[in-house]
Amino acid sequence: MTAAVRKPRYERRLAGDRRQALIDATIKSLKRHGHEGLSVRRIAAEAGVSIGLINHHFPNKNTLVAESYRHFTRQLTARFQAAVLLAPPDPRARLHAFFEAVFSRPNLDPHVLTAWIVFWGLFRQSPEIRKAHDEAGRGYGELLRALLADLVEAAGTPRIDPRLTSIGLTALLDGLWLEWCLDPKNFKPDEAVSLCEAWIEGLLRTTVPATSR
Amino acid sequence: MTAAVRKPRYERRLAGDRRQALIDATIKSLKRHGHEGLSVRRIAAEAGVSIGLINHHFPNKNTLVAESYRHFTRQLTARFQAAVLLAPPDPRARLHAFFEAVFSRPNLDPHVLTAWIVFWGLFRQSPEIRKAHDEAGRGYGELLRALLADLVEAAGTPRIDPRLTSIGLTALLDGLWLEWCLDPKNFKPDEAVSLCEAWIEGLLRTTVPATSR
DNA sequence: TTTGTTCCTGTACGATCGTTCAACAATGAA
DNA sequence: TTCATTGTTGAACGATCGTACAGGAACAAA
Repeated sequence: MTAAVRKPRYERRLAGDRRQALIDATIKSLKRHGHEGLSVRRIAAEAGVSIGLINHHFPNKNTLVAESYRHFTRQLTARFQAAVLLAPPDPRARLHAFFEAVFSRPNLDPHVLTAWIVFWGLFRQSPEIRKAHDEAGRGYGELLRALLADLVEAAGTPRIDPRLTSIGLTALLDGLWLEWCLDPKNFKPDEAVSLCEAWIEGLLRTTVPATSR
Repeated sequence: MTAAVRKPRYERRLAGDRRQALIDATIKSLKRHGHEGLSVRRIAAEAGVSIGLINHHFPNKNTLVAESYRHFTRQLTARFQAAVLLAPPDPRARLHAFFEAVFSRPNLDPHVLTAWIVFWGLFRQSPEIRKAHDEAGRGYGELLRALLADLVEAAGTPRIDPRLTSIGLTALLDGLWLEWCLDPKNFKPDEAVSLCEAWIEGLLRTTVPATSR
């Protein structure tokens, strides 16, 4: 007669749950170990499962990574959108909330850059990753363009080129974020927000026909 | 009696020349193949030598890569400095020349970003790479701060925070450069320069005590 | 209790990685 | 011409990679 209580050697899970757990483990592994974390053995260890399980739920590593990228970017933009929705309905306040969301946790984290760099490095050779990248850029860009459009409409400055404006603001945001992640002690998150606000100020002033000279 | 003319199986070179050739081949390989180009076999193939030669001239791969990084960044900042020196001695014109240099070949090239991404990915785990990175950032930052200082002095706008200003401009520059490299058909290099010029305009206007309100 | 489904494990395979090293050969000096 | 120097080659090593696959085990249904 064997023992009445036996600890099972592993716990079965629904395929969907396990897939998500593997995706989460992939992101964690990339954040923690960078490019070295991009290995089925590291990912499996992070998820607490065996090596073979990955290829049971995903046809190959590349697909897992691409889906992780998709999840990663969707989560970030969803957080930005949520921050905007929580802000007062004033265009300026909503844009400010967006800035705050970009320059605070969990987005403002060197480990997030570490993961981004891995994804950037992959997208040149994997069409699947490239597709996920385009999708992410579109979501982020549309959100930012909408915020800018509202602002411009409210301010009544008609002469703004929406395309170029959003390109500039995106660059400033990404550039500041990148700079901070590469060297967090260089400046404070608040200062990054201030710089973005100053850019907006300048934008609203510039497009009104110059007052002097 | 053997043939009078025999083609040598390989050509010997001075150690210094060969080292430089290997460094050049490393950069080429990273530009061309991204992270996959970071392999002694790829690099040796690119340089047209055998695998073993690398460890004859460098103690290990990491050292070769770190020195390549150093060479890569020095070359870029040297080009920026040269562009500035060639411009008329007017602060505004020199800054414009700097912008033009950033947003034109050979700096404005998706392959350059490909190489950068590999280096960024390495610097988290290699102190040698990190040192090269800091050195590069210092050179670039000092050049930009000097240009901004001259501009501010000439314009006579005393209230500018030089630290924060250079952080903002660096972010705008890097962000635009990154955006263009990730998707070159998104905007034209001229437009990037215009955005930077507009930022400078806004800067000079902002710091003068506000005229109205 | 038995059976079937499928989630899961872990070994194995071939490929490629960085590094080592003994042998080779190009070149200049003797 | 011979010799010594040293830049160069390429096979070999152990480690690690992604993937395949046969077998084991958890859980639900019968």
